Amino acid sequence: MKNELTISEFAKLMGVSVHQIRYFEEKGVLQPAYVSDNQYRMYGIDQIYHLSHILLLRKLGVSVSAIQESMAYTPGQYQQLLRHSLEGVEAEIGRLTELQQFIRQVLREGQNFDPVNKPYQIKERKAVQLAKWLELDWAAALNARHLAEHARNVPDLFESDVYWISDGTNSITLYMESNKRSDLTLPAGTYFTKQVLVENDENLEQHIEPFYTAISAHSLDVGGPLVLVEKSYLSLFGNKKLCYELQILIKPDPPEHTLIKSTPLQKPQS
DNA sequence: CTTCTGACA
DNA sequence: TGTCAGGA
Repeated sequence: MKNELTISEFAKLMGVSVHQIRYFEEKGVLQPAYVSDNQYRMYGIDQIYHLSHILLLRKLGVSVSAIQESMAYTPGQYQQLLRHSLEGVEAEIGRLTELQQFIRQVLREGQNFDPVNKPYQIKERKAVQLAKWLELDWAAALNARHLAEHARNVPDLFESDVYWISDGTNSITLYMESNKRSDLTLPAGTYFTKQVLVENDENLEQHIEPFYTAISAHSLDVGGPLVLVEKSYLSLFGNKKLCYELQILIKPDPPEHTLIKSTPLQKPQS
């Protein structure tokens, strides 16, 4: 029995696939100790150390081609290599942290979103800065063409709230939250809100009348524009419908504020 | 039965 | 990166 291993023995020992070992060879980072007369690659102790080295660098996020070049590196260049890999790891952590926050937000809002049992809620909201996104005719639904013409990145777009605000005319403007540009600021304050699920944009209008009916039923003194917030990411919670929140500012010091909070609010018609 | 090369998704 | 063919 030889002191060298066949490729499958070597792969099993090192915990990698046979394919990967051949791949490293093709990329010029790992040669077999020798090739036997039946064309089998054979691997010895040197290769074990060497592959460990390669695998370590891969863990640090160093690409195979960079490993190839690193074979001739000075200690200083290795430091540079590690600094670069550190940057990559930190960027990855940042990306994952954002993802974590997004998931938490969806979970939080998803638990709060219950249009069947508690469609109407009174919420304290902070001021929010909105950047104008596009303008639509009230009659025209949002279609793929609009998105193609105005969206830089649609997937990102629907991971955040989209604000539909009518300026009183027959057009409606879509805004996104922004900390850079501010075309419109929704003031902080107490908002009367209604959560709805709709099949499409057209069905949204059906919910607007009942919303105002509820407002007058509770003698709320509201002001400012009606704001429709589209939370398409909440569709993650099973339904194929669109999630919207209608909201309108309640003017400061509303009459019987406490009474409203403790009174069961109107259910939506089914 | 194992491996090799090459190709492909 | 896994998988498959076809040959040794």
